[in-house]
Amino acid sequence: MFSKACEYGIKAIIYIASRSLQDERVKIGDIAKNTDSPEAFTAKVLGSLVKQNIVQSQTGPNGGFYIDKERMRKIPVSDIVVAIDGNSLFNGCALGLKECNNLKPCPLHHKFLRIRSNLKKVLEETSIYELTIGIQKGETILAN
Amino acid sequence: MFSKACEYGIKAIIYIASRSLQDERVKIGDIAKNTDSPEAFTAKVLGSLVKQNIVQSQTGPNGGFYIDKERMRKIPVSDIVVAIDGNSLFNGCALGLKECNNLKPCPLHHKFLRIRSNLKKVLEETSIYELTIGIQKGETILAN
DNA sequence: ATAATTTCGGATAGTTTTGTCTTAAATAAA
DNA sequence: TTTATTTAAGACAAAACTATCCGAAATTAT
Repeated sequence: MFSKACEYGIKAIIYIASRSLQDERVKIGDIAKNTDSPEAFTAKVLGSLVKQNIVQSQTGPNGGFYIDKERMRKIPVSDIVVAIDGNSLFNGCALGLKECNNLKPCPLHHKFLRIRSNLKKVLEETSIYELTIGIQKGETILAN
Repeated sequence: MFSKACEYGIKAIIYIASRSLQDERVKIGDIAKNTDSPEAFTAKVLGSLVKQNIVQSQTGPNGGFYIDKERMRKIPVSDIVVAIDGNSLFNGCALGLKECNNLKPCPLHHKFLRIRSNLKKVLEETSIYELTIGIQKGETILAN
């Protein structure tokens, strides 16, 4: 469903957000450990998300990654997915046809229209903040 | 969503089925052309599906691939997906956690439970035959 | 039998994704 | 100002996925 890069990205953002709620910055090593993700690869993914203004970072001692408390309420998970994987998950044809639409649909087109729009809706309605709360309460986990 | 192998596999099966409705066997070159798929790769995918008894084949002159008219009504698309991509699409954790369940869920677990079971249900309820009818009627396409 | 046709199966090659390493740049503290 | 810390960025490596090629096996037709 999601690429590995995207999985790491989402987990990292949630972890960063959970620490940002306590006004703490997080170092990449810390993120990697707590999300059970490869450090250097996750760093690369986060670098891209920093460029795209989804998360913020600071170099130097006491630096690290953080995310605005306001922003984490506004940013939906779908933004992270699109930032990393693009929007083919939401738009692309299930069978890989270059053109696939209501006029010239692939055999699965109509069935997937619902599934995809539902998936999109769910991810658009879910904010980083919402997911972070679950972590804070200990109801959900990022690694096992 | 699906791997390329799976996309080719599904398209190939639908094309084979549409020809099998007219009691014709189809050669791999014919399949590749009409599904806009790479021939050798599709052949390999079909080889696997033959082994798993989803489609049948015959070597030699006038040979080719075909699928029983009865079977195409019974076999759901989900069987093809599982045969090629496994069932991680239906069962796997959205964030890649090894263990992710109701007791120890990832942050997206509950949201994806619905999406996944819906996706699974749709693919289980859709037979090869059903998709083939759309092709026959010219309502849907396998290549453009 | 022989020849032609077609799938089967294994080897090989290319491309993308995933992952690592190393150096540079930025920042803060001493 | 110097040093330590941390992200940034690019090169490099490994693995997975996609794709091709070729000879073997099976089947049919001549």
